[in-house]
Amino acid sequence: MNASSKPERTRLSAENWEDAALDVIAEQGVGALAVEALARRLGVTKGSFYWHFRTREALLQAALERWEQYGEREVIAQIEAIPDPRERLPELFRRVAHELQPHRVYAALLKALDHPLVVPVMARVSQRRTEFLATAFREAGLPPAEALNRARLTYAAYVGFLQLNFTLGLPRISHEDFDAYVEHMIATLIPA
Amino acid sequence: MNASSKPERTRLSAENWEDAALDVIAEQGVGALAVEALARRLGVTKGSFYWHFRTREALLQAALERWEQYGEREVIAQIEAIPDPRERLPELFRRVAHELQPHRVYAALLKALDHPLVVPVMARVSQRRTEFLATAFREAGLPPAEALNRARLTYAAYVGFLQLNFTLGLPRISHEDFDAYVEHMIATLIPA
DNA sequence: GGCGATCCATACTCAAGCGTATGGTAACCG
DNA sequence: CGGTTACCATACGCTTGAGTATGGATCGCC
Repeated sequence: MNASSKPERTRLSAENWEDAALDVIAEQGVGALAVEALARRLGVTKGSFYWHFRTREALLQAALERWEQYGEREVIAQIEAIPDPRERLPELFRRVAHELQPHRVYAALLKALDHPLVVPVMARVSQRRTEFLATAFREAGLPPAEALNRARLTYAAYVGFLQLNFTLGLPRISHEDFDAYVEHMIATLIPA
Repeated sequence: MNASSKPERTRLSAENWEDAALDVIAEQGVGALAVEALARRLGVTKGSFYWHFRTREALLQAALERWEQYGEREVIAQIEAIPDPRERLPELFRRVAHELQPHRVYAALLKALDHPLVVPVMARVSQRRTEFLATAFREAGLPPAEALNRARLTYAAYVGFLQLNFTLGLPRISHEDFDAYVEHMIATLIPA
């Protein structure tokens, strides 16, 4: 079950390439996904790559599919496990706010929305998450139409925050200020 | 005062190139900004370009500066002209929501945050707009700390909305649904 | 109306990055 | 333990797009 770290002298599989691709995407964006650079990163050459994948696009496609599948599983499951529906949203907000790592790929993909391959993936993921939020808002007491709009608003705020404070390094908000911001979000977006 | 249309047989200036660059950015993104393509679009060749600009990056830089300067002027002025402070924010929301054109460059630049040149520009612009929002929220009656957080939240929602519904073409929300969404935003984000 | 400055065309060079061809080595299997 | 299969190295071709060199056309101005 370990084959995704750095310098393992073993031979590579397609999944290794996909994981490495996602790492590069998270660190330097989709544009920096080049096969020769990736090969160097993995300690091999292009010859290896073109055995596993027919083209560069094929790798990107596979990596995106991989990310889409193994992406949100945990968070959604954890939140749905919370018994009181009215506690789910605040908990979701706080949890998401303090896990930076999983958002890096998402943020990187937001900056790559010109690429035709990432658009449908992001569309599906965002759609699912928004719907998840909508049901959560309904369970929290909002009428359906309002719940959907609130979900859109909330998810847009999440996406925008990623762009402004994550990739763009806006005035590097302090830790306690950030916590205050999260609580402010909870107070304004979640019905009492 | 007219020199930015398509097929004017006159000779070109640096400003013409910058405007054309912004058009391309708005339509196809920063990545599609290539000098030979731009030259074709303007009916000339690279020879012309490299007389006006030292490099491709120089053009991008100049175009971004141009956009940053002549960008928001009008909106802010118009809003500040509204006498009743409590009417400014709803009016701002509705106005911004129905002017799609000016947001195209901004949306395109959001997708180009990997490029080192656009980051500082976007940082400055977003910073200024957020501060503008913050004072508006203060004038609307929110205490300073809360006003700042509400401004952050609001602007993040704006940015996220651009990404999700503009560049990404999410479930193509209908016109009346969109209006309902805007009103929901107003009701949720603006203090009564 | 000629002359320097401005603007543009043509024809190159050069580097990056994808993809291909082909031969080599290590694993696995009978 | 020989041979097939899976994986990788090396060396090449090809395209795209940036940047350069240089000469031609056109404008402004005296």
